[in-house]
Amino acid sequence: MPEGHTIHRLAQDYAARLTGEVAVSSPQGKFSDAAALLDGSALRTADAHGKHLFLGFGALTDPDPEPTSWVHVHLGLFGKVALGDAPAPPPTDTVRLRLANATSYADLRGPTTCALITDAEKAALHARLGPDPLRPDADPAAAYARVRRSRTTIAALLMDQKVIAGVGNVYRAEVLFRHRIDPYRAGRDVTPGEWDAIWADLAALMREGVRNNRIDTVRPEHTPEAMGRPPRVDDHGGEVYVYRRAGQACHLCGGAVRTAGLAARNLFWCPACQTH
DNA sequence: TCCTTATGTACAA
DNA sequence: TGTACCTAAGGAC
Repeated sequence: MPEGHTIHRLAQDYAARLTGEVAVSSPQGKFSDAAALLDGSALRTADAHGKHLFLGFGALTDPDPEPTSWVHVHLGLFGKVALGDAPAPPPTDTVRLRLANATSYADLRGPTTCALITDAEKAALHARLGPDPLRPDADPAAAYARVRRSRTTIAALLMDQKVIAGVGNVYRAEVLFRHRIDPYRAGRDVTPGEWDAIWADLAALMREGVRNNRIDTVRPEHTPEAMGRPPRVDDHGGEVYVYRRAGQACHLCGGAVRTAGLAARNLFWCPACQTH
């Protein structure tokens, strides 16, 4: 379930459960060489920027808490991490990376990236990414500077990790609905006020996503209970307005939610509500 | 048991 | 724009 909130939550969970000496292995074998290097060293920190996760390692005996190398993880579309209490179950042959200590384990499966990198390589990745609403150092004006001079649709810009890091297909669809914005509007036609509202909303929604480990976007006054409709759970585990609800009735106007391909992904929106 | 789909990205043409 | 990559769940048979 990888949008930015998932990755920030993982960074918190890795740090809370696995800081200090760890056993590192790659049951699947694709990360064996690096795992052997890291085995028995210390996890120092876990950092997230957008959908990228960085696990910082140092020598167990090194008094300097700064990591000397990083494992760069990107879950891609299919990647997942299973975290749990020790003892770890027998590893299956799809586990790319297992970290384990006396109390916890974390199994990484199906990532698009799992690589050992240096500080310099990590810095280059940060430089390539746009501001992340979940990071305290994020500058929304830097994102807007790109949005305002682009003829590309706002729907595509929100998915561009160079523009804003961490937003994926769910948050993109939902934030545009919440602000009644036509997804096909050009970035250059988004006003500063609209961008400020979008950014603030994303920051709040994604923070809640980190806390609950799922995406919920429906305002309290629009929940099925509040609207006098039967309760409902979306099959991705959260409560949303339009994501993956093509053909179903819009919670607000009752009209049909639409879907269309946009940059190789499925866009969802309500044409009746999203007219701005 | 097979087919489709998925909250993503990179690279080729 | 299309394709490759990685995994797992759900639905159609």
